[in-house]
Parts: sequence; structure tokens; C-alpha cells
Amino acid sequence: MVKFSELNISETTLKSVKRMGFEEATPIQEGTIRLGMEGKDIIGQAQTGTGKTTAFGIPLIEKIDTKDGNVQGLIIAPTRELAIQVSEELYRLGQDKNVRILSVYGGQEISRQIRALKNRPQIIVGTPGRLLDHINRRTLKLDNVNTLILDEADEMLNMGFIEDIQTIMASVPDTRQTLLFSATMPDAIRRIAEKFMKTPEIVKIKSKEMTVENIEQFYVKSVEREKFDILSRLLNVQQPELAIIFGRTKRRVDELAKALNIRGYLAEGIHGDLSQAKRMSVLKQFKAGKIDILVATDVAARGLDISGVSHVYNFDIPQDPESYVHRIGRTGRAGKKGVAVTFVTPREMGYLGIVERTTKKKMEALVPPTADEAVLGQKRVAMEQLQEMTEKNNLGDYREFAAKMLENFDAVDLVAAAIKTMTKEPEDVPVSISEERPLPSRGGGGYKGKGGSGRSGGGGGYKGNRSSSARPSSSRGASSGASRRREGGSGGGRPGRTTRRSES
DNA sequence: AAAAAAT
Repeated sequence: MVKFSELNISETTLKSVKRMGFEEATPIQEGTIRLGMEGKDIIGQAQTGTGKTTAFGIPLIEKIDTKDGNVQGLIIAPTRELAIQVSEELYRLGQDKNVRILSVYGGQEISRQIRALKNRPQIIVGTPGRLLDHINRRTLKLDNVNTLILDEADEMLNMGFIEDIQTIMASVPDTRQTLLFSATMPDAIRRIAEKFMKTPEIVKIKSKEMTVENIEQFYVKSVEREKFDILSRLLNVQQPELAIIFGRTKRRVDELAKALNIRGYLAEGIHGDLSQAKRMSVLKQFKAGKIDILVATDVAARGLDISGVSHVYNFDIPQDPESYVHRIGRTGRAGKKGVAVTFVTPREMGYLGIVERTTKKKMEALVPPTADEAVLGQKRVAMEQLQEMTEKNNLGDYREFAAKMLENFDAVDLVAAAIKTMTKEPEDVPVSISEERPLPSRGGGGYKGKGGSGRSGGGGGYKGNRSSSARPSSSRGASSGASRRREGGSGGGRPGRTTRRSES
């Protein structure tokens, strides 16, 4: 491991880096910072959550001439939220050097951005549409840009974005340095990318798998109509700290979020049809733990760095293997552990094999708990937690209340009541999630190529997040974790953590 | 076929 202090970074920037809590460079940072500062064009590829923003951010910040008020660096990102996040990180990296950073994206008053542009920012982070808008209004001049960065580069060069990107690139001088970063870079896209670059250095952090090792990956075979029940059982048993549930369409995300709310979970949906204000408030609430389940379309698949996301559920299998890599990469970041569970319908089993071949990682079959097993698992976990709390010996005045109750009630009854409070019984609230065609049907195939790893759903026993840390309930008795109920929800209480079915 | 991205 190389330290940032050994990378020839200026004292000023090093100070910012230290303040951010960074000491040692990750492999992608070590591999690209030096090259970047030499002015080379780079295609940087490394697994999710390994610090790519800092990898391109440091050379960029180092290169900025603070006496020059022109825009010198331009970063383009595929979603508004990601643009905001990147600009915040660059702000921190450039704080001691006093670099001016501005993010521009749709859904925010353009007049406000035009005013901010008059403060002469040196770095712009933006989304394609709004950048073009500013370019056409001549409120953004890119003649002096000497560094162009595409974050999530393969996505930016994909159909749907490529035309906008080419137009934006046309207003940036050819003499620029171009940096492309992503966790995924399909060959076809890489070839397109190289056309926009000058003899790029390819820095690919090689690892056996495309995904990080600290994410445990499972799949659940389930027919469409059973998905939701299985999901709620998994939530009850695995008890995520924070969870992201990905759905295939905006409509599905809406329905899923609503259904989860009906069942008493603290969930909110996010997708591109919501107002920008709503999108930001949902994300803010999720980061603050005011909601603990984020239901999302692929708008949240890439780049978002939210600490505490312990579980990712693909309620619908992603459209392509790259999307899978990015979605599950919302957990297991910066060396932390994560769990990813992907729902697969029987007809999608072949496609699952294609995903696995791309990521070079087999998912483990997870046999979902039955309703009874889920309840049993929760009771067992409740017992463990009560035992743990007792052993910690810090119950303080709770013991006095307990003593008072024991004068009038049976001890067994009281403990039973405690366990019952912590257990979430399944509810028969009918919940409707419209079934959409899981994958486009093309002559019965559905996807290109025949995967056919031909496995049966069976396989390994149920395994969940074994490492889930004990989270003793707070003094107010409110439980935390994604299966926390909304107040006033019937029964309420704290569901269990993880159990292993194999023992039961 | 979907989602994202300007209004």
C-alpha cells in the first residue's frame, strides 16, 4: 500500500486528503494519480467502492490554476445525484487550494446556475442535458477546459448518451486531457472510447471477479407472484441496516414502495419521474436513516456512495450484467461487508448464468425461509439479543422497572412478551404489484444467447448476513434496521436478524 | 424493452 504522501501530491492538496481521512491510496488511486499528473489520457477501471472519484479528483485538483477564472475541468456524470456527489467530493479535495467547483444538472432553476457560473468556477460537474443547455445559451464557456472526465464512462458512451457527449466534447479543445473511469468497460465501448482519446493508458485493476469479495451474492428462484412475500420475509430475517431494492420500471418502484409501506416498512421510492426536490429529499432521508429502505430504478444503480447500505435486493434481475455489477456495488464499499440478493424467475435462470459468466462469480442459491421459519428465526434472534443485552450488564434503571413488573407478573410471561414484541408476525395485507413481462420476449427466448447453466433452485441452505452486528435497541425501545415498523403499525416490534436454515 | 438526461 502506497501512502498519498508518497505520490508527489502538493502539500496543500495533501492537507485536504488527510482531512478527508485518507492515508493510503487504493490500487486504482495509486495506478492513476501519477499518470494523471503527467497529463496522460487514462481509462481507469476498478471495482465499485474503491475510490475512483479521488483517483481522478486529485490530478484534476492539482492541475487547476487558481489564478485563472476560466472553467478548466469538466466532469460529466449520468445522473443528477451522482453529479452532486462528485462535486461535493471534489470540493473537499480542493478545499485547501480554494478551487471553485459548481455542479449543473436538470431539475434545478437554471437562473440560479447562471448566477453561480458568474462566480467563475474552475471545475464544472454536470449531467449531459443541462450542460448542453448552458452551452447553447452561451452561459458556459468550455474553450479553456484542459481536463475532461467521464464518470461511469461506459454508461456515458452508451446509446442514449453518446450523441450528447459527442456534442459536448466538440466544444472542449482537442488539446485536452481525457480521463474515463468506471467499474465496467465492455470491449465495444472501450473501442469507441479510444477514438476520443490520445493513446490512452489503460489502468485496469485486475481481480479475479468483477465484483468485490466482501459482497456475499445470492440468488432466489421465485415465480413473480411470490417475490414480494419472500422479500418481506428476507427483510424480517436479514434485518438490513439500510437496504436498496431495485425494480425494473418506475411503475414497479412506485408499487413496491407502496406495498412495503402497507406492510409497515419505512421505505421510499426514487426514480426519474419524481421532481428533483423529491429525489433529493428521499436520498437525504435515506442517508440520515429516517427511512431504511430505498426502492429504486437504475437511477440509483451507479456511483452513489451511501454508507450503511448493508443489503441490495434485485427484486427484478437487472437488464444487463453491467447493471448488476453497479447495483450490488452500492453495498460492500470501502472494505465493508455487504449482501446482495437477486430474484430470478424460472425463465430467467439462463440469463442468470450469463450474468455470472460476466462477473466471473457464482451466486449462491438462497432458499427463502417459509413464513413459519421466518417467524421462528426472528424469535431465535430475539432471544440472542436479549441474552446479549443481559450479558452487557448495562441495563441501568431498566432493571428497576423490571423489578416492579415482576412483583405483579409471571417472569415467563414477561420474557415471552418481550420476545413477542421483537417478532414481526406475517400479515395478510393483500398487496398488488402488477406483473410486467420480466424480459422482452423474442421468439420465446427473452435474452440473447442461451445461458442454461441448468441448475435447479435447490442448492445450498439458507444463508443470510451472518456478520450482521448486534444492534441493541435504543433506550426508547424503537428498533432500528430496515424491517423497523412504522409507528402505529400493528404488533410492531423488532424483527430478528439472520438465521441459518440449515440448523432448523 | 427500460432507464437516464433539458423544458
